[in-house]
Amino acid sequence: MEKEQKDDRFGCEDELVRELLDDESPLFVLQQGTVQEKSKTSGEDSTKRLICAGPRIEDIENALSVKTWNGAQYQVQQQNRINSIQQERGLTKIENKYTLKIKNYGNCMADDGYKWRKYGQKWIKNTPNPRSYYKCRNPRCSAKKQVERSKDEPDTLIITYEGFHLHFAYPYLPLNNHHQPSPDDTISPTKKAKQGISEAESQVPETIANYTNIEPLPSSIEGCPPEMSLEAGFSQQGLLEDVVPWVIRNPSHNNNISSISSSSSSSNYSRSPPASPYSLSTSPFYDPCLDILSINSSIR
DNA sequence: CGGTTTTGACCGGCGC
DNA sequence: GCGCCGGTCAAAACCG
Repeated sequence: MEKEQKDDRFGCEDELVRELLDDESPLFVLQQGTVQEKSKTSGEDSTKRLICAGPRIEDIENALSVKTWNGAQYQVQQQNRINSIQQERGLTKIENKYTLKIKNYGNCMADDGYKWRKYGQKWIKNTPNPRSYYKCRNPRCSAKKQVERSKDEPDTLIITYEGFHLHFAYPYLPLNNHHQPSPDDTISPTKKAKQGISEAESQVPETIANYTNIEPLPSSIEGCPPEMSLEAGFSQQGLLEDVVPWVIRNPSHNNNISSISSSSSSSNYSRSPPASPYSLSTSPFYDPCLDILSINSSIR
């Protein structure tokens, strides 16, 4: 608890953060705890704080189930996208952790705009390579990942994801359950932001249906040969955005990621949903592959 | 100079 | 109870 208190990144005033801090958000569980906030306000709610519980994995999995919109309501079909991806991509789930094994095709990296902060690296016993630990920089996102090189196949990276990108999850959660899509709704500024998200959601069914046809977006992976980008794109960043078709996140092929990912703002994690997932190989950001590669090469 | 990474210390869980 | 091990912290180093 005290450690979290140090985490006063909540003070960020970024628009997204405000949204994320929206008490009305159905995506978060509000809890109260004791926090000796730097007593700005005399008493009052200064002892309250928000604790991000985030969406539950099952919620997201449900949300990721294939849905079709028949004009009146969503019909959830049996097929689960995660399951499919698991089969197709070797994604495995163990106790709420997803492990993805991916072939490393050189140094080509993709940065989907999600920002990871490396917070540790350990040499794991009996493994020749170190394991790197990353956290999502979104202050209310609990997503973490571990990246290490396979002991058996040096070509293969093993990425374990724990937790989800809540901001990514936005469009996939049933925000509209109590608010059927109706374009002419008048909404508050706060909700407006959410509507943008809802728009993304409205595209989910279609894109989900096409998920097997996922192809890398050439515009977003420049510098990477396509076959390479797919792998890299799939593997390097947060789980869900790996799992989900980029199209969802890039409905109008807007290429404004570079502005997002290269922004030097202190809160430049991606938006919800990310406008465009991959900002390319040249990204100066976290690159677990390179990370490990460089480590390896420097050591061996 | 601010933000990010590195890296050794620290801590808690677990098995012996 | 103790030691090992993996995960996290946090100060220092590094970098643009």
